[in-house]
Amino acid sequence: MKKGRIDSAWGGGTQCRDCGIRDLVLFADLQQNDFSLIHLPIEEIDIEAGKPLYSAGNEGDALFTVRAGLIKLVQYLPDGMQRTVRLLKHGATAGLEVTVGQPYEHTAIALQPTSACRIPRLVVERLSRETPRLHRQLMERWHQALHQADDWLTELSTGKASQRLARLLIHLVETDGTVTLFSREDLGAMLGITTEHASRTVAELKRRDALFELAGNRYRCDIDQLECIAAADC
Amino acid sequence: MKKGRIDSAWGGGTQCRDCGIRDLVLFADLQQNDFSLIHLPIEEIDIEAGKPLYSAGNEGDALFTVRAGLIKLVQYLPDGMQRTVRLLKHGATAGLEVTVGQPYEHTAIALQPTSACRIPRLVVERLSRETPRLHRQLMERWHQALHQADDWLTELSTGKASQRLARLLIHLVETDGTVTLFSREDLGAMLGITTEHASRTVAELKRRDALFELAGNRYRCDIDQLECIAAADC
DNA sequence: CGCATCTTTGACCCCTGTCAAGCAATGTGG
DNA sequence: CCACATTGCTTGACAGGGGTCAAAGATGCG
Repeated sequence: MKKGRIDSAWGGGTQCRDCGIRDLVLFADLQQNDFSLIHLPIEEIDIEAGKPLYSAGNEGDALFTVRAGLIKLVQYLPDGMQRTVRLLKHGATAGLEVTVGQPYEHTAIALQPTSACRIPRLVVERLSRETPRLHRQLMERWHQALHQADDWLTELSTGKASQRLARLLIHLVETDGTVTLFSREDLGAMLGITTEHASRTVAELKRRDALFELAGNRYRCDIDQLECIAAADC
Repeated sequence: MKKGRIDSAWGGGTQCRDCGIRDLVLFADLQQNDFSLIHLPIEEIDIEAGKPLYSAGNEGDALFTVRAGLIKLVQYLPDGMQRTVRLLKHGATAGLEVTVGQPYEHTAIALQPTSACRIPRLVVERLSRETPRLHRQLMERWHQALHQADDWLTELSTGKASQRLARLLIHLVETDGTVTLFSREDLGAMLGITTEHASRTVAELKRRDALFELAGNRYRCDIDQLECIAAADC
């Protein structure tokens, strides 16, 4: 799991200071000497697609920054149903709840090969005590998560299936106009519909030429068309 | 709007220190001398049912603690549809987003006659700078809100209408086994269904004897029955 | 009392869930 | 290399939930 540069973590968070995406992450605002407060190793871990990063209910002794890839946060209902409540892209923070002493509230599973930094809870607690610069970022992260949760509800849980799918796709398109889709089961769990209906809805968008299949689960998409469908204007 | 004790706010947050529900609120952990850092008035305001506490998009220069009553947080969709994303009861905090410099992200509307404390953003910022005791509570509040948002999605946006309504009712029952319901339009916006269907679903629960009408919009409810419906076991 | 608003109800049809079967892709073992 | 099991995706048929539109009660307020 551990990458080659892992040992340098011991040297006062050196690898964090030189992080390639530092301006995106929790430690964005830390200054030179703040890093010396990091007294526990911050590991860089790789998760293969389908594997969990952590599981709901477990005692959390670390939070995570997603460096690359994609993580889904899944919540299980009493009746065994499951629902995906959020997706985390690079720069996002997973497991914030451990900073308030809670066990993990979701199961975090990689949808793509993903790399993340594992930040021990004690590191955040110490930084939080000693430097005010982390506070702002922590609040910022909570805010991000909450905002995303609210959006998820209004955009991906409201309207008919084709609208929801179109909105999800709009969130997922890369700059080159393509998307990598997930299994139909995952799509269903995100949009609050059945696997079968997810399949049908994807087929419908293909038929409407809003989606064009490139390879297995890679699609080129017509964003104007998608936006039109998302708004139910057509 | 202002209550009689409002003037005492100037005296270093006296009325906050003596707050009747202080153990529930944002300032729960503050100590004796922290209150002297409150240099701006914290007003106690009353909102009548149906009136807004604040509106989405507005520059936020204060956040709020709900003292009594009930607030809905509403989000508007591009197409004019609206969706209620959360309910705030006594002790809850509204408008946390202003602490990270954002405008209000929802429109907050009273569902019942509500009283709240208006806490200027600057007060929170100063306390946040000077005393660490507020941090924990702020994080706690973010966490509460996020947790509620996730639950809202899985419980009130998943399954059939009767299940969702049953789950909502379970959240709303008072200790005496009664509920005060909202307009059918509000119910619809919370459960993600139409006004008409909300009406039908309430009628269905009455027919099933899970709900018994006491007065206009007050009901006695059979919790066992509701839990059974929520789980779709019957 | 009369107008406005909210709730309820009915009729009708579309959307989505359900159950089942067919297909494709992949992998396993003989 | 091929039969065969496995897994995930797709399709069809059908039923039921929920949306839509319209009209008829309630309820409340001026």
